[in-house]
Amino acid sequence: MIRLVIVDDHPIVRGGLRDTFAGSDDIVVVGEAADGAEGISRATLLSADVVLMDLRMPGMDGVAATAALREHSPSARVLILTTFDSESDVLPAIEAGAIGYLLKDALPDELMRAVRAAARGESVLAPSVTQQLLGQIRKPGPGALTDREREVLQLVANGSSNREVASALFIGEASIKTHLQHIYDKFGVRDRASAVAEGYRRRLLT
Amino acid sequence: MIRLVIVDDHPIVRGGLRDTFAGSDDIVVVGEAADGAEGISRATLLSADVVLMDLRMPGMDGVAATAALREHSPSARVLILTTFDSESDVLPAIEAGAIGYLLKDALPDELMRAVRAAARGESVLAPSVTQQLLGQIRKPGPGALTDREREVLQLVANGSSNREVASALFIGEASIKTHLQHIYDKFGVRDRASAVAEGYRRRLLT
DNA sequence: GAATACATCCACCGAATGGTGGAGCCCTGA
DNA sequence: TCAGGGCTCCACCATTCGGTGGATGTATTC
Repeated sequence: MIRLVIVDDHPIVRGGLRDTFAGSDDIVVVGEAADGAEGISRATLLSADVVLMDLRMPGMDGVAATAALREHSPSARVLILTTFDSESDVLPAIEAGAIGYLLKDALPDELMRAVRAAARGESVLAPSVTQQLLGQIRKPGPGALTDREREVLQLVANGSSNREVASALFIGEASIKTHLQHIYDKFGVRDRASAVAEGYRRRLLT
Repeated sequence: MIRLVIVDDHPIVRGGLRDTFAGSDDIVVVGEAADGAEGISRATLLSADVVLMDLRMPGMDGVAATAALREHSPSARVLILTTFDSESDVLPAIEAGAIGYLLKDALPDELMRAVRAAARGESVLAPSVTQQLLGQIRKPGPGALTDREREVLQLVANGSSNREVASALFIGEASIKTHLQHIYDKFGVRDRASAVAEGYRRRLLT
């Protein structure tokens, strides 16, 4: 019997998941939680085999909760279940120790198969997520910003001029211009405004 | 008996909702749909009293579907149920003819009360949504962009220079500069890049 | 050890942008 | 009818930005 804990802040989603697994004879929902911190304690106390974790939650989010859970209960497999499939969400989740990544438009059937696979220690990724990962690994160059570039872009989005970004990062203004040029090249844009826009579209900025 | 149709692209959410109303003796879920267009036909065919509508869906989105449904089946009350409570979502939905606006973190109990209220023709808004609406009505000035300004900002976010925005809108470059100045004033920023950023943060841009 | 990616820096130039202080027209609501 | 808001336009000027084509040092990888 696979012991499953559901962590999601929406009661309706929790209800739908509970319902989905109610018809299964090898999976039992032993607990639910509405945020990351609660999810960790539930999963630990109830010795969950698999944790279905939402990414966007108030308080501790899914990535942080996944990382913490990997420490507390290494035996619990974390399966991310989220609405968002954008590139910036997937990698941090996987890095934090999630074994799978599903989207909320998954059918109940897929969901059950994924939970069983996760319980066996196998990795399950939603097709669109897999594509993204492959795309990122195959060519880590085009499109992906370096940490420094992201940092610069975030400051630009916050209204800093090149000079202000430079002094904020303790480097020269010329370097900022270079970083921005690289960002423009990667994004295929020609100015900072659309670079910021692209940054938001790719969920790199907050 | 209140005839309810659920329109949401996530099977899990639909399941949760179905489950929620299964325990009710005065509400019956007569149909489900995964996108706006399907939702309209289902609601019309099944003569729904209330339609629970998600906003973000592939294909026809919730706002468009609500507007269309108000024409096809004026007797059906549309209740918006969404994850997002940001300012730009609420008003268009209400303007399109929705009678209520709930968030997905609503408890099953609130949900049922809301559906009953909607069936009676009463308006139900989630508390945080109400606050926003009041805030918007009380001072429509500070912070809210005019249609033209939004249009300009979107083009800027897409990489257009002032001149390009001007020719795209068939007006002079000077007007674009004026619009941008107004946007900067409203947003409290000093350049187009952070104006775009703020536009994304306020969910005014796509 | 060589190649690569990354971060840092330089100079020069034209073009775009932002700041300021106007102005007129149209529509809506008081 | 008048006030206010929204949209359009103008001129001038300093600043900033983007484009180009480099350069160096370091860490990592092959």
